[in-house]
Amino acid sequence: MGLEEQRRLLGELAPELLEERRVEEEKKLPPLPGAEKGKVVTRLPPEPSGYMHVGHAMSGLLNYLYARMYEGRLWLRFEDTDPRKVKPEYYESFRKGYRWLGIEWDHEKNNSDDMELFYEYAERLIGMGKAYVCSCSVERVRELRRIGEECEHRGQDVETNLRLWEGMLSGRFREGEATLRLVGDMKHKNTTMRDPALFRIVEHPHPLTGTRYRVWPLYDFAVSIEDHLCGVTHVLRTSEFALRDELQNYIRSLLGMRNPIYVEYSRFEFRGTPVSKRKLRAIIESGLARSWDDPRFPTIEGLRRRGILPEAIREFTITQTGFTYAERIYDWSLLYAVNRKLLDPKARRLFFTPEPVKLRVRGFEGGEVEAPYHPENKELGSRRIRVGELYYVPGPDARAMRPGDLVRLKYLMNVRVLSVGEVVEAEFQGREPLRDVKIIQWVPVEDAVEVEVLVPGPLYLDEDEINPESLKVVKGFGESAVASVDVDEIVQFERFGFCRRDRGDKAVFIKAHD
RNA sequence: GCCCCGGUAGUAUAGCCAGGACAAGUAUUCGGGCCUUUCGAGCCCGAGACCCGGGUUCAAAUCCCGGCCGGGGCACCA
Repeated sequence: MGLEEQRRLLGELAPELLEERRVEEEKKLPPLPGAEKGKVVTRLPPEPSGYMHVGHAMSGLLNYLYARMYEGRLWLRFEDTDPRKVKPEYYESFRKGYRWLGIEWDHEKNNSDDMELFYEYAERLIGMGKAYVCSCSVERVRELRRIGEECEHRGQDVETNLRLWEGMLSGRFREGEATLRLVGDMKHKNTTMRDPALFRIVEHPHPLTGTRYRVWPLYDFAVSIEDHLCGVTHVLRTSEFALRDELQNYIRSLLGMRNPIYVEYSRFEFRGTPVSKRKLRAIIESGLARSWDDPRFPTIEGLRRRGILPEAIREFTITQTGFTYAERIYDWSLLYAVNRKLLDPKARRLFFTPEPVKLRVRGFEGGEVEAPYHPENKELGSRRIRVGELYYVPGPDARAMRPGDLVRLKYLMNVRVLSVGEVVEAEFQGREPLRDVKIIQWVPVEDAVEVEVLVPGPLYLDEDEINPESLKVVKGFGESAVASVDVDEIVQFERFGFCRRDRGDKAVFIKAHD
């Protein structure tokens, strides 16, 4: 009985078993607290002020996977309320990154779309006596917050606050001269509750709204309102926001809005590869890297160039991640293992000889040999290689050779080493595979293609110690079929590792891992 | 300084809330073997952990207290 036949029969006898398989995949994520099928709404809240990195990816994946798991909906909402930080190119870069990961969202908006609405809610709070215009200096606000004392502006009546707020909007105050603050509790143990600023003046054009608005909401206010407007039921985010749950819930409670359920987890990074913009910029400024899509970087583009598959990031997120509050530093091998598992069955095998050394074979008539592109996956086909007397073999292998050694050139022949030197001289010993003989890859000298492989390593050796050798360049020759590798295709150079072709004009590859 | 939150093998996690079958599961890593025309994959075997000290209990990874270590917050950033 064929597979299709079996499946059809099973569908008739026990359709639930077929269903099971699909659910299984998602099942590995723990259940979401308080989640009901069809009613879950989550969101991707990127700030378009920098490059998307693994952190955004995993957070985004979690929000997406849960929305799907409960047949709910997902928002993509740009948190773009700091005109000075937001840059137009980043909006699209996030969309692109999420798409690459296979994340599909149902709705999209920008916080900056809702400025008028934010103002309305602000006025309601002022009217309720729950917000006031404060013209203290930043330093004074900070100091009073630290010692838990109120400033004189807090006692202003609604009338005054409304007038001053109007003044903020109309430009009577300059940047830094006034903020709208929440009436919180200046003695609250949670310092975010000590009369946080809700709005401030920014005299800087916004990429989307230009100079139309000068009073911008701060994070907590914008998020509180937007999560309500989007009907968000579950907020999955990193733990540095944990202290703000209380504040955001309080703001919403004043406005009669429902609160979401929070699921928070710690931030993470991969060993030696900080996500911190500051540290990454230091690398660029030091000249070690040129751009943010450098394969050593944890940016999405960097990961992609490095040959990490989006499915691998997804699998990794589901299986290796938990909602732990403990700090974590992932070992790259954890991701590599997942990536390798996905790549292994479909990556073509090719010959590449790093640090090549010439090998001359005497007594071999030459001709052509056919070699499969994959040991098991026959669908990948094979290539024919013209062979003669001269070959390149990997430098490390050549250096280990001693006269008398028997070596097999994979798929081709066995040779006995006669002498070693600048050129290794060897003698043909038959074509049939032998047991217990070292098998190496090789490239015929006449058809060799120059290949360069970039090997990314950790950017930092320690907290602040930059690794001066984070990128190694391995040069060598590849067999002629290397020319047929498409840009972005990931192949396995036998006994070397999985590599993605990075450039079309030259055979430049980036090594993903062994 | 004040306030939160964490600490399970090298790494990442399960278990903790509802104490007992946990002499702690899984993945990765490392070591060994099998298989293989790759040092890849696959299969098998093995190594390796409950931060420390008290307490509660018949019984503690799990509950309580203290200590140590780590992270985060105390922005007119998000």
